[in-house]
Amino acid sequence: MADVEPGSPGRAGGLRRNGVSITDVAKAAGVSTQTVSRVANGHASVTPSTRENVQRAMRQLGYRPNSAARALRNGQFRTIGVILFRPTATGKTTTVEAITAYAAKAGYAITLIPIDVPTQDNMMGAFTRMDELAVDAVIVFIETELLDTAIVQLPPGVHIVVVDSDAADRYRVIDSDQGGGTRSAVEHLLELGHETVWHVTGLRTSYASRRRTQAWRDALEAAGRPVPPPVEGDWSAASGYAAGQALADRPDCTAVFAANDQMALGLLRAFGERGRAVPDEISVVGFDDIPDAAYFIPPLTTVHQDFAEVGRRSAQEVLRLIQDHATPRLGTDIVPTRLIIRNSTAPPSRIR
Amino acid sequence: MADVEPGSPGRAGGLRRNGVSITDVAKAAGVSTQTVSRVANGHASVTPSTRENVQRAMRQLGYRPNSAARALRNGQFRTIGVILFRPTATGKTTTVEAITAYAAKAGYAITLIPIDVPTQDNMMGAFTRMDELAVDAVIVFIETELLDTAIVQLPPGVHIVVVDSDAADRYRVIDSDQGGGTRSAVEHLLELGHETVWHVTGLRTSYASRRRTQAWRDALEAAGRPVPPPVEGDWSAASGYAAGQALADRPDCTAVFAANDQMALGLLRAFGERGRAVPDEISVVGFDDIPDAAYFIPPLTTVHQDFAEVGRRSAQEVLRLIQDHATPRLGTDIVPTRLIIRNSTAPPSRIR
DNA sequence: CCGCCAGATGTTGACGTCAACATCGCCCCA
DNA sequence: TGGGGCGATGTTGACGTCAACATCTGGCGG
Repeated sequence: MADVEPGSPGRAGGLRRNGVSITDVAKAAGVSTQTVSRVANGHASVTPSTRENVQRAMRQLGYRPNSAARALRNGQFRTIGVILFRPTATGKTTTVEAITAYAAKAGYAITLIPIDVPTQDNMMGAFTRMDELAVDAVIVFIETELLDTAIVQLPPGVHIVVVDSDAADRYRVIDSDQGGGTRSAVEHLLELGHETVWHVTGLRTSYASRRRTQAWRDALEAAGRPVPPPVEGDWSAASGYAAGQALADRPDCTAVFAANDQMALGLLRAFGERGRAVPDEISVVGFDDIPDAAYFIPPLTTVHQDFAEVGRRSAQEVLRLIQDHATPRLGTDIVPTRLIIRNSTAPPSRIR
Repeated sequence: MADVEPGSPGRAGGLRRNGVSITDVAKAAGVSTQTVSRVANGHASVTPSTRENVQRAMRQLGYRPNSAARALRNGQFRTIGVILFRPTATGKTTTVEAITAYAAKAGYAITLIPIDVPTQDNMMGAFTRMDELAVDAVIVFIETELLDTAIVQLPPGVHIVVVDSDAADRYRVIDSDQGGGTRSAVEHLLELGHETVWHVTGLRTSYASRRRTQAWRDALEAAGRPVPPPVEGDWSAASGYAAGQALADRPDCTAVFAANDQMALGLLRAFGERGRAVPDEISVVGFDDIPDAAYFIPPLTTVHQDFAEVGRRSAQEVLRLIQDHATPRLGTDIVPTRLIIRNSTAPPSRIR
């Protein structure tokens, strides 16, 4: 059998990605490898003619620095790991994109580690893999309880920033203003004249969900209003639809705050089917402000989150940690949210 | 200031990610590095007691293999690069997640390279970075025209698989069955009794969009129906809404095929506002079958795409190329689509 | 004209891992 | 009881890069 393909130079098995190493360039240019290295890294003290010479050789041979060797030499990988759950909720994608874009500008790459089910085992696995992987820092989208035990797995040198969590006492956390956003939604409905506001929660295991539910309750209590039992959802439009079917039968329910826009969509359809007109008979507010929300029927009043800004700040923080070799500062960096008022909210009808 | 933290061993500057190397473990266990390597890699011919011994040392010291060194040694990075545009369209996220999950199972990581604007310059930049990065293969979500000139930048050893493109003559392409899906949508509407089907296109620069428009035209012509002028959209609900406002005024328009679900959402709202009842007066079909589509008002008839399957197959193909050291096979691997009939389509009303 | 200095270039070794080869010790059989 | 053989373990070197140090060259001042 043909052990060595003709024309495939280098080792058998074609292991080498690119046969051209610094040594080859050095040979071709008639200089030492060190000089080539200096040219490649833009160091001073190389004669223009030599530089020219080396660069020509590089171009001719198609030289690319080998990043593995570099990483080995420098102890840095110029890579940031991102751990997140699947299926990825609406905005996270945007956040991840922003992280990627920001990191790319600084010459860092992003490595994705998805976790299917947020069990501790899987978490540990993810961190272990992250660690085996070449990563200088990690950005985690994760639930706190799981974080705690898993985190010990991470080697000391790796920096961590957490998104969407309440682990601010131990890590640097970046998050949208869940509390403020929720409060503005509830207060908006109260100001319209609604007696109280019902609530469809997100997935119980989600921090963001719990945070929103908590803030909803707080806002109601602060206004001295009764707190109706929250209806449990799971972020999906289907669960919002189910919640809507339950809520539609209650004449005392005139305003609903859904923990995200998809569930609000489900509510809209359920109320529509039951003949409860939105917003005339019943008001609905969502959370997230997904692009489609403006085209729901009716256009959805919702809390806008700046997902991209969350990503940008996470990347920025992580880069700061890596580059300044800084100590992590704890606490939460809160990205503002704002209420976008569209047509799904109105004063309660007097008819009742 | 504290230049060196007490208790932070190793080099100044904290370069080492993790002070523990194979050598340290070897020393601690009183064996050679090679034995440690053998244990780490699960090789046979290590006495159980020795293995136990080494494993204990590993655990105690918190040893993690250094992937840079491994990559250098093996000439493989166990990483797959994914190049894609921002902002990411609906399903791509799902596809990328599937790729990541599949690759993870094989012990491969995913590195993301986003491109903001699909210019040739940016493309070249992405490939160059991809190349400097440690990547064994690349999966590209990209427009063909741009691909051609940029591709030369890639070093010979790196494998490529293309998603969502028509470059099947030069690369391995994985794609949803755009043509079949579109045809089934158009035929469904025709069978319901509509004279013809109008069309709202996606972004003109998108291959998927062009492919769908083409298939729509073909299906109409094959049935001997008149081909109305396509209305140009840009994938967004806003553009669908605008298109809907234009179409609502035409009494001869009784059926519309939108190139994606968001635009269909926009159509639904526009028609609703103009008092053109869907589906009684006018039928709407989308493409993608996003999770929300079932909760639109009315629930949307649409073409289901299996985004995850596309991802899985891409990853599978790329892994095959890497591991079997195989030659790329050209041609397109088509993932089936299927029409999901909900309530946004009905026979044309006789009233007219 | 000699020697010193500075700038350009070369040499060496180390980063961590692992394949290939070398060696060591023990068991088993003649 | 001695030798062959095999399994367990050790030693060496190389992957590509680059910092640190070594060396070499030429110019310039004394």
